[in-house]
Amino acid sequence: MKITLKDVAEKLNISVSTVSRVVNNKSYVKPETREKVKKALEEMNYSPNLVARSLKNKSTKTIGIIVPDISEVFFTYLIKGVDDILSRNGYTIILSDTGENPEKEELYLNLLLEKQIDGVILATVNVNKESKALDRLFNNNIPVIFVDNLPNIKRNYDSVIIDNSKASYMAVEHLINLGHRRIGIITGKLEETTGYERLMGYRKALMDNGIKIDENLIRVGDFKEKSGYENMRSLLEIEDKVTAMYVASSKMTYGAVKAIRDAGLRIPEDIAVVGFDIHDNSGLISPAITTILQDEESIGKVAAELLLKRLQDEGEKRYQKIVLEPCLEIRESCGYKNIKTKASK
Amino acid sequence: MKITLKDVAEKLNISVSTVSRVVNNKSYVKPETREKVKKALEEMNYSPNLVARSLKNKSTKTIGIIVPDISEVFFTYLIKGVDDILSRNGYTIILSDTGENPEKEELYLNLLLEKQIDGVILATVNVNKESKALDRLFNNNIPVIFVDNLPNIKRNYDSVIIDNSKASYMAVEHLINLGHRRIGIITGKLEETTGYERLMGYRKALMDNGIKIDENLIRVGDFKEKSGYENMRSLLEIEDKVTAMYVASSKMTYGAVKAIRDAGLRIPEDIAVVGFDIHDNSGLISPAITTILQDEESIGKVAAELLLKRLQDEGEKRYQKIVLEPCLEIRESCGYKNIKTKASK
DNA sequence: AAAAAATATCAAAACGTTTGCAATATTGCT
DNA sequence: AGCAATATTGCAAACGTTTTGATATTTTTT
Repeated sequence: MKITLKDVAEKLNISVSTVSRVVNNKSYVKPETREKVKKALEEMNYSPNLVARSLKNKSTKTIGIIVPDISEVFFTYLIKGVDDILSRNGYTIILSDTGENPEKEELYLNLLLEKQIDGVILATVNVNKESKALDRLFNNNIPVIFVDNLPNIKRNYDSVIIDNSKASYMAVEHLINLGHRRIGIITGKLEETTGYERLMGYRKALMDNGIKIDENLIRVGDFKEKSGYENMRSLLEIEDKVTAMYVASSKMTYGAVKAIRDAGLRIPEDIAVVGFDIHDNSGLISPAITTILQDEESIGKVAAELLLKRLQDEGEKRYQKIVLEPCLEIRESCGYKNIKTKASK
Repeated sequence: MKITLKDVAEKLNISVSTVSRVVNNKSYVKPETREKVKKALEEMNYSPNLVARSLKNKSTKTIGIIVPDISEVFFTYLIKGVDDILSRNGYTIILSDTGENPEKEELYLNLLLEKQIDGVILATVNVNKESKALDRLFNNNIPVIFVDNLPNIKRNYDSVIIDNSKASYMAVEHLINLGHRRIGIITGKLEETTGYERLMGYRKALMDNGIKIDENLIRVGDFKEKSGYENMRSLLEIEDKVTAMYVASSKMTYGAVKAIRDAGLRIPEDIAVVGFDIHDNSGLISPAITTILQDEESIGKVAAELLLKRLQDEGEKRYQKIVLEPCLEIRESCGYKNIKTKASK
């Protein structure tokens, strides 16, 4: 059976509070009793009941992390970063996978609240709808850190993202520098900040370089591979063909590359490609795809650190939006090789 | 502030227990009071404190899952499967990443115990050392389900794995059927069942087919890419070279493929390759690597279901070892194309 | 109309901690 | 020795639930 403070207290014929105090290294307790108790604790194999402690302390030392799909590399690295920081600070993480379902997200937020988590890191899929669950969290003063995607809500909030506009800017500028003028883009849903901002960066890069924007070269996908394939295929039907593509998500990039190949065109000779979030852990994709990278693990770490800060000084009410730098990793799909540039601050 | 049962009880001038009963739909309560209470609950925005409930009920409806590295595809899919089953059964999962560190694993097991989790799904890295933490879990009757890797301990336990020996057998037999006789293997650490069993299957396949085993063609790596590369390179130095390779982990496969390419050899023309766990979500690796696949998500689901079963009838003391079938997916790296076979029961 | 049975409610204990306050023990000082 | 200061311990309340046993109310049966 499970040993409790009471058990060891009785065994030693002392009070529970004293035992508790040695467990927590708190307050005064005579050195010899402390030793005696420690020994008994050890012998009886005492292990504290953290749920009881949580009830008393009103802190579970647990945070919730909600992601749309844990099997996406982006989120696994993100979680890795979060876990790294939080676990070393004595926190435990509860993981929830919403399967990109806003109702599930709502459900889990409520569940986490009921579980009395101390905070939440949230990669939301619920960008527009106002969320009752979210309101509840805010009302209960549970810090929430948004990552990846920003919701469209009235109140202020903390968030950690990358500069999506700049990411696109870097990608497109790279293509321009290589001499391309007809550059197409496949971005993601415009309701999501990621999709929208990435398109904005594309526009800006072209404008800044005096290239007229051809709306016909702009396609909006849904981040999935299929939409990458199909949008690319339709782009290839334009007579005045693109010479370069910027595709704003990994899966869409895979789709686009396949469409290009299926059309019998070569990369980079016929069309140069810059992708997004292409982590090729096999290192076997050829040509290696030049890509915008975000340091997902850092995003996770920074989010975790921000959360920790919020947990420390509850008073702080100024919300932060932390924007990390993306990075353009030049690989082979634009005709260059082995040059790696990184955005500077 | 947080609303408690007491708050709504006082508001309605009734007892806490009645309110509790309507919250839990338990026992008798007069229809009209029930309605009255429900309304108040709703209005006051009551949300139960699950930690208090857990303390009373001695069940947290939470399970822990411990993996060596959450950023490995294998584990992300595994977790996905576990999460799917458990979340739909009202359980919440606490995720811990040990970073392949046995001490951390020990630490987390203890932490989970203290957090009063109801059960654990464990992909251990601690195959040999006897674990005090593990003993504690067993002593406290917390069900533990092992996945992927089996520990070398005295007591019986539940586990869900694939038939690693059969996996190798299928891989090697495939190569033999294609006419290969000099087939090399790079397996993983032999202390781990995965490494050991996979080697055994290789041996058996050769023996069953009357091919003499050349110990010189057997290499033992550590599952990492580098060991794949180096072992492959050393294999290529043998004068009577292999015509086919079987590499028993994804990363080692990537390494081996690179070594083969770096040596100026072609796949599959010069050397055929069967890999392991090669999930190419880009679909862009060429030639696509023929591979043994395990259905990680199913492993997760089956493990979760087994755990649920254990949680239901605590009495059950017969431990189970559930062995799932691997599958050989024939892609391009052995010279065949688009033929897919699946192991039958 | 009284007794028995069923229904509805409540008070209090319990889950395993932590902690403020009070009580007691020890020490140092004069 | 006497007192104040300090160190050590214990008691009891609290955290928010669930649940048992008791009591109160209503309904049914005779």
